[in-house]
Amino acid sequence: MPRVSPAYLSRRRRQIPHAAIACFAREGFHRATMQDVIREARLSAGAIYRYFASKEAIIEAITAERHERELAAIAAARAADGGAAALRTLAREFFAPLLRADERRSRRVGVQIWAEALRNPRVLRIVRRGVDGPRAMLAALVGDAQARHEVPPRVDPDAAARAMIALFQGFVLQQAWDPRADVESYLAAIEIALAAISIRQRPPRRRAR
Amino acid sequence: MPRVSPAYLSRRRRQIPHAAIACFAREGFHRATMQDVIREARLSAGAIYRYFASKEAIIEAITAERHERELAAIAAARAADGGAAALRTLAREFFAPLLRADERRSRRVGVQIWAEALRNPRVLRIVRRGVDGPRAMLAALVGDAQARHEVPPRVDPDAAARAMIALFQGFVLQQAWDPRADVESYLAAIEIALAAISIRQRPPRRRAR
Amino acid sequence: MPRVSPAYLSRRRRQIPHAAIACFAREGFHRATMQDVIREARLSAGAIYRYFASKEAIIEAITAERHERELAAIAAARAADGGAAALRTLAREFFAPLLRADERRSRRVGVQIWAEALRNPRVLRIVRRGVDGPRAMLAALVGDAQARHEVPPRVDPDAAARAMIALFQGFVLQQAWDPRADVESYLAAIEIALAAISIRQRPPRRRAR
Amino acid sequence: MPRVSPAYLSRRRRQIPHAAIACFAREGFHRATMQDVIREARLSAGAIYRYFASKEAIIEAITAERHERELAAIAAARAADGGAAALRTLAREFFAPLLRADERRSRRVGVQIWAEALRNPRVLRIVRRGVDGPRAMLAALVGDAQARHEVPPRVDPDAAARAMIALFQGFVLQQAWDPRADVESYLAAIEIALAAISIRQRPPRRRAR
DNA sequence: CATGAATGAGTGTTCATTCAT
DNA sequence: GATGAATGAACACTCATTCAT
Repeated sequence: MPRVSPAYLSRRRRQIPHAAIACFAREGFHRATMQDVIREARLSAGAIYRYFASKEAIIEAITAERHERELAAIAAARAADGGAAALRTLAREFFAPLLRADERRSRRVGVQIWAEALRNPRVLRIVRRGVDGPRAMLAALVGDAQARHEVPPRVDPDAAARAMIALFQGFVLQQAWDPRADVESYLAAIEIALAAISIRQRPPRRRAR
Repeated sequence: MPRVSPAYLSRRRRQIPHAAIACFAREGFHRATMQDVIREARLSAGAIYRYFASKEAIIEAITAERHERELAAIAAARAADGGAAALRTLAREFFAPLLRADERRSRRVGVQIWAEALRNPRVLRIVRRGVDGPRAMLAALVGDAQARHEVPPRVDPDAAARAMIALFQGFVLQQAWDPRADVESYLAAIEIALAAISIRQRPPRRRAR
Repeated sequence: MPRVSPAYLSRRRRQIPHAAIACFAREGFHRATMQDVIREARLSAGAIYRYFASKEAIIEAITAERHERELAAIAAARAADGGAAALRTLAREFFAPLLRADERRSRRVGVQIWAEALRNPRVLRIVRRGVDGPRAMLAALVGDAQARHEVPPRVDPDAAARAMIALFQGFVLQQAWDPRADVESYLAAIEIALAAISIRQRPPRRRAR
Repeated sequence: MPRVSPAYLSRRRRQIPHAAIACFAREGFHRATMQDVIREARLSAGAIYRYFASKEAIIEAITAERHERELAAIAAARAADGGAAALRTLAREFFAPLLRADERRSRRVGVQIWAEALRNPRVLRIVRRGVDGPRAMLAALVGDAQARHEVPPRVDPDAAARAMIALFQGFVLQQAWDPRADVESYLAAIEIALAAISIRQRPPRRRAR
């Protein structure tokens, strides 16, 4: 079956992480066997190793792919809106997909990757790259917002960026444990808080007093 | 007619999770073997099974113990302060220990337990109990704070409680990946945000005068 | 089944190489599976790994043990006889066991180890130690024999030692391929050659008379 | 109507053992994969199987080719010189190439084939043919030499032939393990021994006394 | 009671060979 | 004819747990 098109190969390659996510979400990364993934991907044992060198390499690919998409989303939001508006856009962009079952499934795997990063230096590097980049961008956005008096000036932008990421990570975690965790009200609370903080920042009014 | 005193037994029983935390933090829950734990606890293979029925049972004990302490801390804070003051107290009580290496090590195991909960129903139950109780208490505190106009009234108390927990969980995660994550500035940012929100809530009171 | 006697353990440990030799002689080192060895040793998969860390470790143990015995035999012969007499003794001591089937079986494994040494640095080191020591001793014996005019003086003792070892190794090889290779006539030929060389060295003494 | 010339095909066919020798010398017969050989020969997986039915078939071809050349060399020496002179010629013809790196590499593969013969009946047959033919010829040469009183009459010619082959095989082995094994001094020692044996054989003169 | 040797099912991965394209 | 993707049986080794001593 050689001489296949590059398109065929790349489709094949992409279907493996997809199948793996299904297995890992269902069984957990350590409990899921390569046989499970192989079966799910409708491949043979040998075939899967043409595309990924190891079970870990599949995890790494899943991780890297997710982080790339996230970074792109943040960069786009910064380019489009900037400041607190971009933060609101991003909040919606990150939380809205959690309403979909497939995204929740994928995030369940993400939680396992978070733990895996603690023991696997390669995964750790990917996870850190995937968090450090967005954090720097968010910090820059917070800086912008501070310049516009949308965020209290004394807040450390990096700490604020960490907090925003934490608000997302923590919710992902809680939703993974309990699907009833409500995205809407959580997002609403965050937006109210953001608004409260932003409104508070009206130096013109203060100066006007 | 026990050959050993019950006190000896219960000390022994407590030592095991302690040794296990060291191993799990170092190697990861799945990579660490029972042999590692047995060696760390200076026990024999047979002996450890007198205290815990399985590797999972040790994880469950570690999880349960942690959650008991957390719940107690929250209950105490509520009883002592109440309202936004209690929230500030709790923030400090939860974050301050992260300055200690042993707490960070213990939290690394916690991260793994979060992932483990996704696959292990018994662990899930413990983790959920450990999160649901505190969340309800925090929600009650938020309710109190709203009554005192310390928190915007439109915020869903439960969502706010989730957000507070998320702020902690997310930081634990980020610190586990990168020990340089700074507790002080993170806590400061949260406090500034809390203050900003609270201050914002004064106008009604003023108008009420 | 713990708390067993050290004697029991060392018996256990010795029976594994013994079983492995049977398997490796029958199937070849690479074809024989650990399951074969395990079955032959009447052990379980796990048990064998308590005694040897890997399949290679078993090979290494077999190799080392053989070389120890050989070195001891050469040292003993040198101490007892010295000179050409020791060489004759050693020839008989090394060739005579080849009349026994179990020794031939063991030597078949030896041939495989010779090849294995080419790819496995650990085995190479053991094989070289096992050849270099004896070679040095044989060279010393040849030097003694030259001092006694039993061997032509111009011969390089080290080369002569290599030749003696080669005469043995080559025969082992040929007998492994063809069990009809006759030990007696081969040994007789070597002894005639040794005698011819030794007698040739007498003329000086005769002339001295 | 072949698309490619037979000459092209036979060149191709000869290239494969050449590439295989490089791989087997480097990695060992069992460690080297067909992929390695395929890459070294700059062929495709499918193509190589047009020339050789299996990995073993390549080994067999390598073995057979080597033995043909050896047999031809011995036959030529017998025709040219005969007696002890032919033995000396052959010694030089077999040992001299060992000064070249490529020959040593090829002999490393030879050592592995010796081991492989113990488990692979087809390889065994080739190896035995490759040793039995030369041995018979060498035995004949020894017989000639005995007739000329160049070798002690009581020596079994077949055993002497085995010994000569052993002297070569053993050296190949020792040089494979330790490239510092010196060809010159080894060959010199053999020649001194041969000379000592030959000179000793002057019964006519003794009888003349 | 404590010990630790033993168990054995189960794991990720390899690789000679085939055959659809 | 040539290609190289696919196959899948086979492998060495691990480790939570047990239970004879």
